[in-house]
Amino acid sequence: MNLENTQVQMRKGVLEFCILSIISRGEVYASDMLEELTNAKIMVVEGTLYPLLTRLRKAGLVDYKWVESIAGPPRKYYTLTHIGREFLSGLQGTWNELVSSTNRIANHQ
Amino acid sequence: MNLENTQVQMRKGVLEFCILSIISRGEVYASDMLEELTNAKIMVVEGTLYPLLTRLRKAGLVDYKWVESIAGPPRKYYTLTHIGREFLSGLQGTWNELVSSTNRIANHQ
DNA sequence: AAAGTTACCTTGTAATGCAAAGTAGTTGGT
DNA sequence: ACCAACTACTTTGCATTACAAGGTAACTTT
Repeated sequence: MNLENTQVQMRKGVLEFCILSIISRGEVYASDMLEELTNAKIMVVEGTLYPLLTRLRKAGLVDYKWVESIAGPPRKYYTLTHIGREFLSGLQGTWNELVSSTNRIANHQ
Repeated sequence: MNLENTQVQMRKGVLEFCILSIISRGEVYASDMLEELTNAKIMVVEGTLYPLLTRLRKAGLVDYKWVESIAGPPRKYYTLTHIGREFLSGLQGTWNELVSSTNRIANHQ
């Protein structure tokens, strides 16, 4: 049990929230998301992201369309569905509560 | 994939941090922790807490001693070890960074 | 046409949260 | 003295899922 493993653990729970947030701002494909998450120091790898996107699609929270690229293979561009938008709104609340609860415990004297 | 499951997911990552924080404030036993976490709206059940405490002990982050109860069976009272204290301090940093990274993504316009 | 790049997908493993059932010490009513 | 209720800790089995590693395919460059 080292610090790095626990850091990974902590990030797990909010990944879904971050990805839905990114998709909510406009059409993106997987590499866009990877870049933004990496910039925000929330590490994710392909092996995590692709299965998660598949789960989100199966749950009806996101949808995608194939788009030809100017250079390279075609890309899957994702968008939020109506359900996805409602779900994200609920997650925002959950996140805010979690932060407040955790800080209450961590800073309690 | 419902909201409740995702809420559970989110909490997972910070559980270790919360539990170490609680133990850092003084000797407590499992039911004390369950009560405090429940009050803070971070739901945990026995089946999660006990194995986690065992992992923390095996990792040398916490220690415990048996204490006879005035009423009921004896209790395991936990304390942080030196290593546990250092680990908690690192986790505090990880948590702060995660909150800031996530909010940056979630509130980015 | 061969090598490189970009993009998406899959498989196998390990970790772990949780429900549910189990063990054991203590108390209180009859 | 017994037995039900309570408290506390433990264990088992299942489902989920992050990740490393390897794979497929389209397109570009040399």
